[in-house]
Amino acid sequence: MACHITLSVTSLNVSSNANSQDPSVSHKLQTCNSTKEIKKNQSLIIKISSVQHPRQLLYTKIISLCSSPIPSKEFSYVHSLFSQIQDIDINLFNSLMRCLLSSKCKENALLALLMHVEMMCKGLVLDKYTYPLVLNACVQLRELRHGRLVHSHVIKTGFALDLYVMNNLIRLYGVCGCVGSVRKVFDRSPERDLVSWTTLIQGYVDNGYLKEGVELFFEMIEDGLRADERMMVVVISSCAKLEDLRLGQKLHKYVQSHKLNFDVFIGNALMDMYLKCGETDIALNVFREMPTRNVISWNTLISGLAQRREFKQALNAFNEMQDQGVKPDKNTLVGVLNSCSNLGALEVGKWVHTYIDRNQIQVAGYVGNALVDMYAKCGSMDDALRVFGSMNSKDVYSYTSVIVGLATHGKARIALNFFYKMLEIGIQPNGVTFVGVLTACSHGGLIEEGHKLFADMWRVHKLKPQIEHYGCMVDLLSRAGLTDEAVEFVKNMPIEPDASIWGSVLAACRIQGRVELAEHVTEKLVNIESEKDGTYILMSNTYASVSKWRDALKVRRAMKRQKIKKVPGCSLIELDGVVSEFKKGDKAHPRSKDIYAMVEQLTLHSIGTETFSNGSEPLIV
DNA sequence: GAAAGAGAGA
Repeated sequence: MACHITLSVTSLNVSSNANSQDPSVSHKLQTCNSTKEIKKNQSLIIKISSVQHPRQLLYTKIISLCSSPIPSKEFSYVHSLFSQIQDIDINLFNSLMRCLLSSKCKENALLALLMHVEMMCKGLVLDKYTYPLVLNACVQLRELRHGRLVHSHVIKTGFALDLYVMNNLIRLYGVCGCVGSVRKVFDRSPERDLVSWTTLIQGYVDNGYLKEGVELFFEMIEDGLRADERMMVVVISSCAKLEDLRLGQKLHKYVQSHKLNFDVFIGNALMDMYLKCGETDIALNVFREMPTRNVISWNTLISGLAQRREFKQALNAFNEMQDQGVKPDKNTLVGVLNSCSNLGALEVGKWVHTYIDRNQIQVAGYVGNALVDMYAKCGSMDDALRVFGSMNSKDVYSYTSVIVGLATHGKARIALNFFYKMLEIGIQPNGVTFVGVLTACSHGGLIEEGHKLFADMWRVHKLKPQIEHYGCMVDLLSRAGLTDEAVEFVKNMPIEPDASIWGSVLAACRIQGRVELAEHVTEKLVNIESEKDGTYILMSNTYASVSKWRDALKVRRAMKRQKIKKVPGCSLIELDGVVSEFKKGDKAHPRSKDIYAMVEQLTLHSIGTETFSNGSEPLIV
């Protein structure tokens, strides 16, 4: 290697007669494990280079330092170390680039780009190995401008004929969101292999062109190419996002009929696809049949089950995961906490919190937000606020969870204070935040503030109110007894009111005993969803509330005639970490007799003590 | 030397 290294010696007092052959010198250098130590031994390095000690030792050292993330404060030091390497040849440059990029961290990738710029200035001629490396640095940094510059050099220097260079260019444009360029580079490549196709399809899929991506896959098959495991993972996961079961099964068959290796990637992707398509049982079969599983397999299963609202199954899967000694990671915990929130499983949630503390997992980001949400939904608002307060960085999710939690706990004013605080520190609310805010107004009877905030949604925050926000407003008016205003509001809505909107109005009619209006609303509701039990029940209850028993009975009979059954109400309760599910009239529990006796007592107690602001009885459907 | 899987709030 015809390279020479000189290091700045201006500020250092170097002894010129240093003994470079001293084995302790090279030993010391070998044992330096950080840039800090190297720096401490700078004089040592200089001693070596000044007497022409084999420079390979120093290169090796730099390489070993650069293949792990460089601490940001030592960035300029390492950079200066590089810029002092003179007469660098292309092979050395390539290996330095390779080790910088292998750490996959932004600082190192940036250093690689800086090196590239400096090498270009020095007039170093790049080879076919350098371009993929430089493009990889651009990919890691999403650096489109530099990438375009490299692209023009590629064309000028004739490397546009090289398969590897072109595949890296396709990837660059893909990660930078330039689908048009992805296609252009692919089409203009003189040679294409499976990697080109996979990168092309990935480029489409990553930018939301899922269907187009899958179509390209079939185009490739027709071209006579045979897909490999990596390609199949890309296509199966886009199929999962499309929630297209038929297509997913077709791809599953392709994997089987072409005898592709059923590896952990393929297994995870298939499982994810079946879960997203609602085929829980097939997903579980895939999971059971997987020859090897990793933590992502478990995460896919747990969060997939939670997304299908199979929360109990998700917690069971988590138990099994622990029985098998698989260590959960942050993503696992988010899925578990999400399931706890929906089940009201406070004890399991608390266990997860302890696990987080014991394993020194940072309560931040997804984990922190999931924890706040779990406590809020499980009724432990104090704990939710405590976790929220301990979080160093809060985002719209953290605030939304707290606002929604406080709103549903009837703490309207505090919820709104959190909302205003959030705006003050510059966090933009989203649609869900406004669901919380409007719910707070509705529960707190804050009619004027509710109207103002509803108007602010578009006026200030440029958020278009969705059907659920209109629902909140109808609820706000209905709860306040302003039934006519609620009907008027619904009539003026710019979007077609759905069943839940009319349902709110109907519930208000029932409380206010507005039979005629209720009949009118019921008609609307039956037109929207004729098989729904709720409409009939509410109408029947409205008649009952004004003692029109005969009419109430008529509605019930109409339900029977149309074979509409009331879906039994269902509640969940957690005791000692075990979640039990109760349906109305359910006698499956071994102590159901005792339970019903207690419910009776509680009901009597609550009717005796609770008063309702509008003087009506509680709504029992 | 290039291409792969999982994450929350009503």
